[in-house]
Amino acid sequence: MADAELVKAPFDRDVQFAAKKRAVILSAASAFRRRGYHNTSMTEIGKALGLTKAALYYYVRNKEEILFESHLMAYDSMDDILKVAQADNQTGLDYLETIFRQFVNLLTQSGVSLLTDVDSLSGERQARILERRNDIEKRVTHIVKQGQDDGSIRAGDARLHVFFFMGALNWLNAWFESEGRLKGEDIADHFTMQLRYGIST
Amino acid sequence: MADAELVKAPFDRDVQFAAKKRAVILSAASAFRRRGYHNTSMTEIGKALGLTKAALYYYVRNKEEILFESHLMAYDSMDDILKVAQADNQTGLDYLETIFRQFVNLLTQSGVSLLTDVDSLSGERQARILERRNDIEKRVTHIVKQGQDDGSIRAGDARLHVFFFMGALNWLNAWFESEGRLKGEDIADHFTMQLRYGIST
DNA sequence: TAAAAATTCGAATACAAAGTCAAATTAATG
DNA sequence: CATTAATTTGACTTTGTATTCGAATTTTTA
Repeated sequence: MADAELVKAPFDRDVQFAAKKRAVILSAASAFRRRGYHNTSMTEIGKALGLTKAALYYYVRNKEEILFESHLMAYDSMDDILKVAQADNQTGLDYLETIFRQFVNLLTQSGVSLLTDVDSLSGERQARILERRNDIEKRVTHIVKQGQDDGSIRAGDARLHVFFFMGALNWLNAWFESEGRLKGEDIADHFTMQLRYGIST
Repeated sequence: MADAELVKAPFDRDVQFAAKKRAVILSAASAFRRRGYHNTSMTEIGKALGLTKAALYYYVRNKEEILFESHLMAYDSMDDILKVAQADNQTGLDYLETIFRQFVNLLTQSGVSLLTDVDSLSGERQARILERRNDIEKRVTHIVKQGQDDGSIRAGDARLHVFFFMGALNWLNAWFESEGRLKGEDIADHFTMQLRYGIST
């Protein structure tokens, strides 16, 4: 039954629509990441997909919705990563390292963009995004605290620990170009090690 | 003689003008840092100083010039910090720690803002800013390499080392609010330690 | 293959914010 | 004081870009 659904998918109107809408968001998000939200016009977003500006409005209510969905997409991915449970005998540090490595891989390999422009969202949407970001921060901070309890992570303000390496993550997103000489895996190796040494006991 | 100049300063037209222009840049830079360049209107920049939008144009050619000068101001400060020479017997790691601590203090205490929006600058100016940023990055990387040579800093791609903690620095700039519960000195202490442990041998 | 639905487009509109300018105001000078 | 220079302003123009919309085109369905 599920197979039949999958085969039908390419002919399913809703599936098609959703896939195209997703492509719009992903492509735009990448442009936002590289050039910034306000430096990317709807015309350019369209052109990147072989569409005209007006056609975008068939998939999306307005430009701000694209930004909003871009943020959501990144946070959904991060939530997925955080879903992987900690192994029974795993220290907080080891667990954190696993998570962080996957965060790095997400940004260097998957095409998902982690944006920082929250101020261009207005009211309701801005609040929703800040909530999501806050939630992720809290969960990562919790892992750090746990690592401090089990003795694998150095003492100190857990939130500051998190800000430090999350800052590195956000910065990575801003300068990383997949065409560059640095391979994503190498960056993940390096960053993970720097994270570990930076906070381990 | 120099004293006389200093006493005269408040009556010197050019000095007054320069001081006011600097105030415009600093105030605007702070707003850019918090809300973003495109989310800050000339009207708002003026209002923060008790001026009308039009008055700003007496001090500044256009909005982009404000952004440009904001960048310059931060890089000038960082250059000043990098001017302090390494002590004779000081390891690369210790030297780097000194520099980094002052970078943190600059961003948390001095009111100088380190902006990231380079894409809103056009042509010539964008190139000039990227050059400055590149230069600073190179000099910091050089310190790291030196630390690797004298055995105080762990081996590995020096540029990646730098990106990691410079990322943390940039991120700090984005979320730090001087009214918050965290004192600048505490952050400097924590960040400096995390830097040290993260890259020392 | 005709009718209906989905998708795309060209051209027009809307609007926020940058930038201009002549005139008014304020401060310095002889 | 009166004159000149520096500073600020209100009202206006310009510009860039998001958004809308009726019509054209393409794709699906019967």
